[in-house]
Amino acid sequence: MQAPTESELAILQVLWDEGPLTVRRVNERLNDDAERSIGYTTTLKIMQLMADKGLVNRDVSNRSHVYAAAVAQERTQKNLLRRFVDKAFGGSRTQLVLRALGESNPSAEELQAIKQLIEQLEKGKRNG
Amino acid sequence: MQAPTESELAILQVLWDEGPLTVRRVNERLNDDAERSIGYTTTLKIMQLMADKGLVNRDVSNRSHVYAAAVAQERTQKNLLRRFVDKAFGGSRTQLVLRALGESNPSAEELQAIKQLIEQLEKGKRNG
DNA sequence: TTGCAACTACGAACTGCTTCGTATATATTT
DNA sequence: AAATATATACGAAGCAGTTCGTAGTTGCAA
Repeated sequence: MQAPTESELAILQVLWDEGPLTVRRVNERLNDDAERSIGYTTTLKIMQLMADKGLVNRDVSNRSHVYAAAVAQERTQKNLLRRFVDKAFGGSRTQLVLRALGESNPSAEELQAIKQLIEQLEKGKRNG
Repeated sequence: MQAPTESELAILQVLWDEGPLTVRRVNERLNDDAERSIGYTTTLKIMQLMADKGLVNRDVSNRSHVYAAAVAQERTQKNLLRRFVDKAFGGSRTQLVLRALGESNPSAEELQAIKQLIEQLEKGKRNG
């Protein structure tokens, strides 16, 4: 899969959160929580390029085209993660995890979730 | 701090691993484990730009200048991590950790290290 | 039916990063 | 001393991503 760029990713986040939307809707969402306002045609252009790349599908049956994410959030994040780990942590996911936990201030619930996952992984290791 | 670009980061990795080096040495290391060979003057140029940005210091006392990393690995990785979490995980480090653990196939030792860190974090939470 | 509002399409400028050719200086070898 | 090898410096080209103006189209309202 072709990795989305930063602005493409921002658009995908919106589509993942809210489902299929028109360019105008997406543009509004992007400008909602942003300091800098982005032009409508800019968003349009990027979404057109995304359609070319296969990152989104578009429904052209109405005058306002409706765009939907064509790539899953999980798969995309895993992809980005792999690249990032290679670039910045020499490929060591564990190193990244340690760094991330050391810096964040995770809540008790978050720590619990991570512990559970680790137990599952250990269990899988013993059995499989 | 100014975030290093991808090629700057590759150069920093070499300097972090091996200490201060000349441009030639760095260029050799980069081409060691790479599929595509990179030109000497390319590496030189990037390292000069890095010096301008303050990412490396250079010792000019000899004809072959010797470059040393001017930013710590840990601090740089934390910085990159923060940006990446914002971009790809909506700012949630925990989400990233879960994704990373779910995908990697960590060894028992790695899981142990992570568990220990979590226990420390929980302890700190109870006491502080 | 004329005019206004909203949409898509497209070209082009601008930016940051990367890459390398070439010019020039400085050692080293013959 | 001349030739060769090895440095640095610098300009410029190329590429990807971003941004937006403008042209052209379509629907809607006056």
